Formats: sequence, structure tokens, C-alpha cells
Amino acid sequence: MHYWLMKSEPDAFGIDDLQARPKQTEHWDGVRNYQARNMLRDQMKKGDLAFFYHSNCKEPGIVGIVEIVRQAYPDFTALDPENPHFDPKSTPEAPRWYMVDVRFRKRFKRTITLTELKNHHALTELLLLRKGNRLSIMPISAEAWNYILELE
DNA sequence: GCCAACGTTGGC
DNA sequence: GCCAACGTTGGC
Repeated sequence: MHYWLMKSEPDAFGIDDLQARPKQTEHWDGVRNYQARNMLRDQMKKGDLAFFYHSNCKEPGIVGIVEIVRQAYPDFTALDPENPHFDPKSTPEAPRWYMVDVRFRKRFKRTITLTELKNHHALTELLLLRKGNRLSIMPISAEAWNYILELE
């Protein structure tokens, strides 16, 4: 059992969009960073929980929790020339990119903002807060997970 | 919209 | 294998 943080731009796909999907479930496509892909593909397991993080928006921060309900399988958006995430180097025989399915679990009553997270010394180890970290998928320690839950 | 901090690409 | 050029991310 691992904990994660997954970033998405709410203008493109926010937690409200996930909640509105059939079965409140959607595939998490578009991961195009090798480090993030490796973690997603090799370490994310069915039943893992992840914070849903809104990035590149007015109030960046953690807005809720999702559950991994299907482990990594090839990201079909990489194979579709019409898709903005198309990658000509990915093929059905040798898929380069992967995705998981996530299901909505909880929306926080408020956004736990990036600004707020930075103010907690207990979270200095958090990858999210490290300078220059742009990973869209990152692991969260159990300690940090529980600490952040208390902030809601 | 700016720009720092990367990651990727490709010439050599 | 180096590294300059380029593209992307994402906070501000």
C-alpha cells in the first residue's frame, strides 16, 4: 500500500470532473515524464490512495483523495495522432507510456493550498515542496499523508 | 504573461 | 558522451 500525489490542471481535468464521470472513475492519461511513468507503471497498485492536486491555477493545492482502481496499462492517447498527447514513438507493440484508472473517494471541504503546505515544517521532506520539482506523480510517505489529512 | 527549473533532443 | 538549443511545467 502506497500513497501518492497526482497533479492535474483543473481547467483540463479537475476533481469535480472526476466526480461527474460514470462510476466516478476515469483513466489518468497524459503522463509523459519517465520518472513519473516508472513510478506509475511499477509501483502504483490497485487500492493505493492518492491526493488530487490542482496545479497551474488560481489556488494550487490538494483538493481531495482518489483511489487507484486499475493498475498500469498502455496509455492509448499516446497512440492517437489526433490526441494532443500523441507520441509517434509509442506503438501498440511497444507502448512507451502508461496510465492507471482512478476513482473519486473524497473532496476536501477546502483546498489545502501549496502556500499552506509550505508553512508546515513537518512537510519539508515532501517532494512537492522541493525546489524545482515538477513531477506530476509523486510518492507521499505515510507520515506526510496522515499529517496532511489532519490539516483539512 | 513571465521566467526559473528542469527534461529532451540532436549535432558533433 | 557532451552540451546548446529548445520545449514544458507550474508558481507567481
